[in-house]
Amino acid sequence: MAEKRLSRRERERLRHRKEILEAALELFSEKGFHNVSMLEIAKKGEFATGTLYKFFQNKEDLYKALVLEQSDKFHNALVQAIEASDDEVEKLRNYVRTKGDVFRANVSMIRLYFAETRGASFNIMAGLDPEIRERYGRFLERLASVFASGMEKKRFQEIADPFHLATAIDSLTNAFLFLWLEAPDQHPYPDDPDIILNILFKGLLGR
Amino acid sequence: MAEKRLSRRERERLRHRKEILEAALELFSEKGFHNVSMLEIAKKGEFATGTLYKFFQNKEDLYKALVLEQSDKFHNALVQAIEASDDEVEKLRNYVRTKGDVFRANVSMIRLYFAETRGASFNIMAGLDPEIRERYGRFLERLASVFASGMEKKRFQEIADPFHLATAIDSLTNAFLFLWLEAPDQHPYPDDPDIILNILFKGLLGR
Amino acid sequence: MAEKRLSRRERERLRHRKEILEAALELFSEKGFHNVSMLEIAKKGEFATGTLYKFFQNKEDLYKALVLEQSDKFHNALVQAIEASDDEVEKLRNYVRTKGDVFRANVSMIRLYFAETRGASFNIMAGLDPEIRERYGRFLERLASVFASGMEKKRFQEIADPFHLATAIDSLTNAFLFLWLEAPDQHPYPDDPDIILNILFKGLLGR
Amino acid sequence: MAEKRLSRRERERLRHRKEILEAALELFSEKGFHNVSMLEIAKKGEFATGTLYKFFQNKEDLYKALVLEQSDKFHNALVQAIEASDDEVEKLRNYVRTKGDVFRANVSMIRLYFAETRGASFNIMAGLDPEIRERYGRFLERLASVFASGMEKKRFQEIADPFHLATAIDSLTNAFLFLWLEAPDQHPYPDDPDIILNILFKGLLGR
DNA sequence: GATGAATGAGTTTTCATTCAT
DNA sequence: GATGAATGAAAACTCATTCAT
Repeated sequence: MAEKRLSRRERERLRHRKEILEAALELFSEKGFHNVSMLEIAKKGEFATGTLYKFFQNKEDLYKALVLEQSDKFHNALVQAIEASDDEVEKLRNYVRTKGDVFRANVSMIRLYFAETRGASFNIMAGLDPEIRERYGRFLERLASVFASGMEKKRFQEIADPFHLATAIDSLTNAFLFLWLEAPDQHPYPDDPDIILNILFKGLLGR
Repeated sequence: MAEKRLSRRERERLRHRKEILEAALELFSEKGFHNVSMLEIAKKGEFATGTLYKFFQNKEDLYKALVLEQSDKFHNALVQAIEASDDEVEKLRNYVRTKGDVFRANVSMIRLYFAETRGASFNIMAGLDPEIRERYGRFLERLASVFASGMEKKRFQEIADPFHLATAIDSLTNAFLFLWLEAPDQHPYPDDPDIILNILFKGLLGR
Repeated sequence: MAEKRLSRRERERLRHRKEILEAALELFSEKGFHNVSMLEIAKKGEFATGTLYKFFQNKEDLYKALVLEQSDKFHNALVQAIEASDDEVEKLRNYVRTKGDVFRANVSMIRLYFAETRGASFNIMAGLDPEIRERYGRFLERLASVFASGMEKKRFQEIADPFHLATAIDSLTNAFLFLWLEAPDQHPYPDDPDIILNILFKGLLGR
Repeated sequence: MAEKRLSRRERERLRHRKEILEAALELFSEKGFHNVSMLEIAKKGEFATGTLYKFFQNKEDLYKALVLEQSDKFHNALVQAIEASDDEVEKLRNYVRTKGDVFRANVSMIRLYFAETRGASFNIMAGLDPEIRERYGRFLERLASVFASGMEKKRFQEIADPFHLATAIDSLTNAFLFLWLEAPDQHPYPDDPDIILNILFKGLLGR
């Protein structure tokens, strides 16, 4: 696109920015915000500390940029997944499969993502990322509408509030991917999305 | 029990220790490990900094002690919950209800708990708490055995691996309690455990 | 007075505060605000950097405390000087003599004082010290009233506005003391206040 | 004059140098040496940082060049003023009037000038500008000779050493112009030089 | 000659930890 | 045992200066 228009200098600048973010991603996802120093990031990216500050106003700004960019990628993939088909079951299957794929391909990114949407968010960013929270909320609504439309078409039973079901499938996929993330040997990656989906689809109590 | 045996000195010491941990709990759960200073804890507990070091080797040690004690309470309550009845459905209902009760009664403790078992655990404590992890794993096994025994008795359908179901119910309860924790107004506390349980009990796909 | 009431700890604290300010005074007056580092002050005072921050919030705060305390001393001496006698000429003579005495005894303090009420004030402190400015203004008014009362009593001719005369005597004394400060050999200290006062008292144009 | 001889290149160079100094003057006089960065000057002058270093070896060098050029202008005007007439009283009147005019026309320059000859000089430039000091001294001598010649001609009374009188008139004019500079509303610009001169001319003590 | 990205030494500031009283 | 003043290492951040393009 317009990229051709960028001067070499500008292209280099962008590349450097990207390199800094890559170094930061690896370090932050591994050790957390407070256990990574700017010097560390600089060294890993093979820059001087001062250089980081040419790209980001301060440490928090760098962190925020990173989290925003990464969660962008994640969300875009998931949104596409639930829009790829017209069939509600297929949408959910797609969602589970895509989430797993992105998960496996970007473990660092995921660590960061969870640290933000779950636990550490109280701590590190405490309200620093309302954008992300909001987008996450909007995505859940979208997921809820899949359940709602399935119910309207009588494909799904009305066993719970659609938003609750969205919350449920989200947390279930997270939990299973977590198992795999923490102990890939004991809990092999669930290739078949139905392993997860069945828990929602089939009732524990028969009939 | 043996408490009677403690001298006044020892009783005072224990009380002081408890007071420190209480101050620390509130602060850590609110602001996270790195955003709380020893001075802050000392002031909140009305001690001198030096005194904290009479009770705990260092900041991490204090934090760890706190997390261990709190997760102890939590786990004990949950273990009791699933052992209070012989009926599997009742065990699960008890589990969900108790978890919610403890949750509501100890929001600070819970914030800490999640920060540890979820997100931030990669970060802040990264492997600092294998004890907790292990106990958490053992509890999941115990929960799995509830599903397994339910299946044996043909009360439950064999829709998934029992451990997976344990993981599922754990993550579902967490997710719902999270909703409440973050926005108590929008997501009122689910008094009826069946709101959560139905998602597992009834299948989305009828029949 | 109440000093007896201070515990040894408190007395030590005050002594340390004083020592820090002394080290800072020497350095700031010699090299200026920006050319002195906190580490330098700490070393000169034989403290650790952190200690400085126990007494002062930050570098500016330390500087301001110093300037305030020093200008306090200076002003108090001058106020006393113009109140020691009832005779207007004697008041002025006292003022010039006292200013010179304080000046000679506290060269570092004076450097700081001038840096604040003159030149550098635009720069370094730009409006940081309205308190000092104001007090300086109030002192000039007081000095003006000496001229005014002298005129009323017909001791002084009405050659200029009293406030202007106050400004004049202030700037004249500064100028002469400056000469001495910069080159004590070429411009020996004016022991006789009348050398300065004559310029105001006797007219250049006779009669 | 020789300017015609300069190639276009050289003329451009000189123009650039001037533009840099203008940008620097405004910034330095407003915020002081240490609170202005080279980047700031470069941006204000619409140059790249590197370009500044083509014209000046370093920041101090740029500052010094600025101060020298500005004080040049100032001194030249004052020297002309005291040489414009043969009458001593007229010389002094001219001096006071011209100083005020230059003052009013170049407030930034004046700020810089005072910061150098007064207060901050200890600090920022500490001995960096012996040239300026010396020239200032030589000017005072010249001014002193006006008083001396006035005394010889019996126009002036011998109320003080001529050099002291030069110092006096210098400091008096500074003081009055300062009043105006700091609060132009309260202390309107002294259009009539005699307001200042009267203080020297007429004695406070009559007769 | 001009540019401006990169550098890294230097500064301010924080805070876990120690230890004399 | 308790205290809290002192410590100093470590971190964030700035900016004069250089140099490849």
